[in-house]
Amino acid sequence: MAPSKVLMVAEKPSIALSIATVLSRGQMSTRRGSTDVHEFDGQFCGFHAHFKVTSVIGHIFSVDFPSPYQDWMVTNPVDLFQAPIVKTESNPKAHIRRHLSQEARGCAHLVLWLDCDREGENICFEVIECTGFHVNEARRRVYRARFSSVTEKDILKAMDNLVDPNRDEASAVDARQEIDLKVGVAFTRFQTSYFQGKYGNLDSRVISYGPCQTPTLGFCVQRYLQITTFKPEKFWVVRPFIIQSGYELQLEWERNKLFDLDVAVMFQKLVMEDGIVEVIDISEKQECKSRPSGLNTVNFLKVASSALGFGPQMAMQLAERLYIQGFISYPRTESTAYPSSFDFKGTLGAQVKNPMWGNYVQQLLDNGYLKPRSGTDAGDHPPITPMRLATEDMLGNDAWRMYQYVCQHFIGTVSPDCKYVRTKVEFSIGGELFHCTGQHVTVKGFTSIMPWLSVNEKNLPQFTKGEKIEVLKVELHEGNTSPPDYLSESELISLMEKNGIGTDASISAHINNICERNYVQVQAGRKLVPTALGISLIRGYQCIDPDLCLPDIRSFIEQQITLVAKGQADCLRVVQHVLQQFKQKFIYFVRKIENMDTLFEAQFSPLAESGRVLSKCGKCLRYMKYISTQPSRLYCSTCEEVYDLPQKGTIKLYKELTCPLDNFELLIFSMAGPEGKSFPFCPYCYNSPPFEGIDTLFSAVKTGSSGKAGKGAGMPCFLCPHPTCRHSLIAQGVCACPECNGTLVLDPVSAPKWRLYCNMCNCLVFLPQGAHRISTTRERCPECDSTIIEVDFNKKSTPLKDGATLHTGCILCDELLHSLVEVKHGKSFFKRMGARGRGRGSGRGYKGRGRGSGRSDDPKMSFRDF
DNA sequence: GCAAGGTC
Repeated sequence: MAPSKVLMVAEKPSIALSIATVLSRGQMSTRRGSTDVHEFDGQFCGFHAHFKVTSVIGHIFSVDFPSPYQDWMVTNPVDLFQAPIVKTESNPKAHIRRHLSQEARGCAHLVLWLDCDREGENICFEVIECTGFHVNEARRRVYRARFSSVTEKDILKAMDNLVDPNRDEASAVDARQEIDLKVGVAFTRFQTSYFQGKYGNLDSRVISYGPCQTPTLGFCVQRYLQITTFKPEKFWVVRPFIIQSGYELQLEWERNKLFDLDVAVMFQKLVMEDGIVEVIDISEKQECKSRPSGLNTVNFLKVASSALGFGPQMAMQLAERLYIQGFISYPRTESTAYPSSFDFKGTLGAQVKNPMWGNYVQQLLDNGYLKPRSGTDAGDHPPITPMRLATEDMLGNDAWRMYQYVCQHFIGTVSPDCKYVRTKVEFSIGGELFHCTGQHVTVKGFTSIMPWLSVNEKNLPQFTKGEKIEVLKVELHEGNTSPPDYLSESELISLMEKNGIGTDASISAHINNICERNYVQVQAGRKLVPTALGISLIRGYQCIDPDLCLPDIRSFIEQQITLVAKGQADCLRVVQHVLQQFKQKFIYFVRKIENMDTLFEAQFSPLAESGRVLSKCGKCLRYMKYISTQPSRLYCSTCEEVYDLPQKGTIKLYKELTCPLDNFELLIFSMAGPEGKSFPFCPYCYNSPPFEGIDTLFSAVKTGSSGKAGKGAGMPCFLCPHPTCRHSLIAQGVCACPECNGTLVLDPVSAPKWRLYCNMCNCLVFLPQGAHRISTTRERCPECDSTIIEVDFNKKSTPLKDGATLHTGCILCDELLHSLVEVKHGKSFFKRMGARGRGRGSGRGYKGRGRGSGRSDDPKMSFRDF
C-alpha cells in the first residue's frame, strides 16, 4: 500500500525548516517553491507516511471592501458599517494560495503548525480554505499541533498530542478584522474628506483614525496638555549642613518640602536655634537589584529608543536583519521567560571569543552561571538572545550596537544579582528629623556586564548613635515644581503595552504611523511632541466623544472578541453589536464635527487661500501646495519657492517615491482625454534640469510633442539598492558608475525612455529601449568593474520560459556589450559573444552620447544603439 | 488615499 501523504504547514519558512529537521532527523529533501517544501518519510498515527512540510508567510488573506466601496466619491462612509467585505490575498505575488492548493493535492492529512495564538489559529483556517480540506471530514483529516516553542522536545510532544483547530479563536480574529476595517476606514474617509476639503495647509494627505493609532496619539497629546496647563508652585526645603570626619554633608529633611514659606522659615529658625545634630539611629540593610529577565520585544524597543536612540521602526528593521543573518533569535516575542530546555551553555559558549565580554562569559561558564529569573512565558517565542558571534565589521555600527545590547542583556540574565548595603543615618535637630543614606556594593553581579545599571557607590563618614555634632549652616532652598517632559517614545511603548494597544509586532508600526501622518514629531531625546494637527484631532475627539481617543476603545473591542474566542458569543452577533455602537458614535461625530472644526479653524487656513497639499518638498520635507488656478504650480510655503508644472493635464502623486537627487516627491502628469499619455517626473528636476541633455526631453514634454508613457516600464526603486526590495518591478536597477564610483540610478524623468544617470558625476547612460525589465546582476565587468545589467525583452513571462532571451552586458564599456543569455529549463547561462577589449577608460566617451556608436553584430542587443 | 494583524 502506498504511504499516505501528510501536509504540514507552519507560519513562516524558518519554522517549517525546524519542524522538518526535527521530525526527519535531518534526513529530508527540500524543494524550492513560493515557500520551501521539505519532504521525508516517517510514521504518522502508526502508519507509514510521506511528509511534506511547508509554510505560509503570515496571514494569507486580508480583508477589504469590494471595489464599488473603494471609491471615496460614491460611497457614503456611514454605509461602510453595513458594507460587505471580501478577503483577498495579502501578497498575491507570493501565490501562497496556489502553492498550498497544489501541495495539498493527494494528501490525506493536514497538520497545522501555525503559531499558537489567536492570529495563528485564524491562519489555520486560511490554510484549510486554500487546501480544500474540511474540518470535520473523516477521510481527509485536519490536525492542529500545539507547541509553545520550536524545540525538539516541544515539536515531538505536539506531534504526539495533535488536537483540532479552534474555530472560535479564529472567528475572534475575523471579528476584529471586520471591526477595525469598518471603523477605521469610515472615520478616516469622513475626516479626511471633511478637513482636506476645507483647509489647504493640513500637513498630512490622510487624516486617519484607528482604534490603535488614535489612542497612541492620545497619550502624546495628553502629556502635552499636562505640560501646557501646568502651573508651577514654589516650595521650600530646609537643608542643614554638618562636617563629619572632614567631609561636608547635607542632610535630607524628613518632610521633604513645604509649600508655605512662613512655615518653612519657622522650621529653619528652629533648626538654626538648636544648632546641634543628634544621631538617633543608624541602620544597615542588605539590598538586592535583580538581574534582568529575558528580553522581549517591548523591552527591546524601549531600550533601543531610550539608550541607543533608535526609533521603534528602525530598531525592528535592524533586529529583523540580525535575525535573518542568524545573529539573534526571533525578535518578535512577548515572552521574558526561557523554555526549560533552553541551551544556556551553548549560547554563552558562542560568546567566549568576544574581545569585550569573552573573559566575563568564560568566568560564568567556569564558575557556574545562574538560571535566569522566571519571567512570563506567553507561549510564543523565547526571549531575544544572541545566536552566534559577530564583530562590528560584520554588522555595521548601528546593527552592532543593537547586537551588543542583546548580548549584554542575555549575559546579564544568567549573571548573579547585584548586592549592596544601604546605610541610613537618622538625625534630630531640635526635634525635627533628617537623614542621609550611603550605598556600598558588595556583589556587582550582572551590573559588570550592564554597567549602565550599576548602583552608585555613596560613602558616608562614620557615625555613632547618640553622637552630637554642631550644625555648620542651615539653608532654606527655594524651588519650583516643574511640568513633566514630553512623552518619550519609551514611555509611550510602556503605556501602549499596559493598555493593550497593538502587539509586539505592531507597536512600532502605530508609532511610525502617527509620525508619518504628522500628528507628532520626534525631537531630541526621542521625545514625542504633538503637532497642531495632532493636538486639534485629540482635542476635537475630547469635546465630541472622548471614547474615540481613549485606550479603552481597544480594550472594548478586545473584550468583545474574547467572548467569541471563548465560544461565549456568536461571532456575527458580536460584530453586529459592536459595529452598531460605532455607527451610532460615527453618526454623532458627523453631526458634531463643527466642534472639532472650530479647533481646526484656529490653526489652519482655508483651502481658497492656499491650494491643496500634494507632495513633499525635498528641502524642508513639508508638504507643498498644488495651486490649480492657471498656470498650475506647486508652492512650498516653508521655503517660499514656486515650481512650474506641466500644464493641461492632471497631476497626481507618483507612488510616494522620492527623487534620489533632491528628495522631492515624484509626481505623475497625465494629459487630458481617455487616451491621455502620462509620465512621472520630479518637480525640482523639472525646474532645474540636473544634467546635460535633459532639456531636450523636457522641451518635448512641454510642447506636448512627446511624453510617451512606456507601458510596463515601472519606476525603479529610488529608496534602496537592496536586491529584494519590492518597491517596484525593477528595484534592482541601480549600478555603480565607473567614473566616480557613484550610484547609477534609473532616470526618474525619463521612465518611458530607459536611461541611467550618475548622481555624483552627472554622467548619462542610455539603455536599450522596449525592455520589460532591467535589473542588475552580480557579475562585474572585468574591464571597468561596473555592474553588469540584464535586460529582459520578454514581456509575458516571469519567470522566463525556455527559449526566452535576456541581454546582459556592461553598459559602460564595450567589453561585454553583446553578451547573451538564453534561458533553458528555467535556468540562465551566459554565452559571451564578440568580446573585443578597449580597455579601462575607453568608456569615458559615453557622457551625453546617444546614437551612432552602436555595434553591427545585433542592433537590438546594443545598449547604445537605439 | 483608509485599519490592524501576521511576516520578509
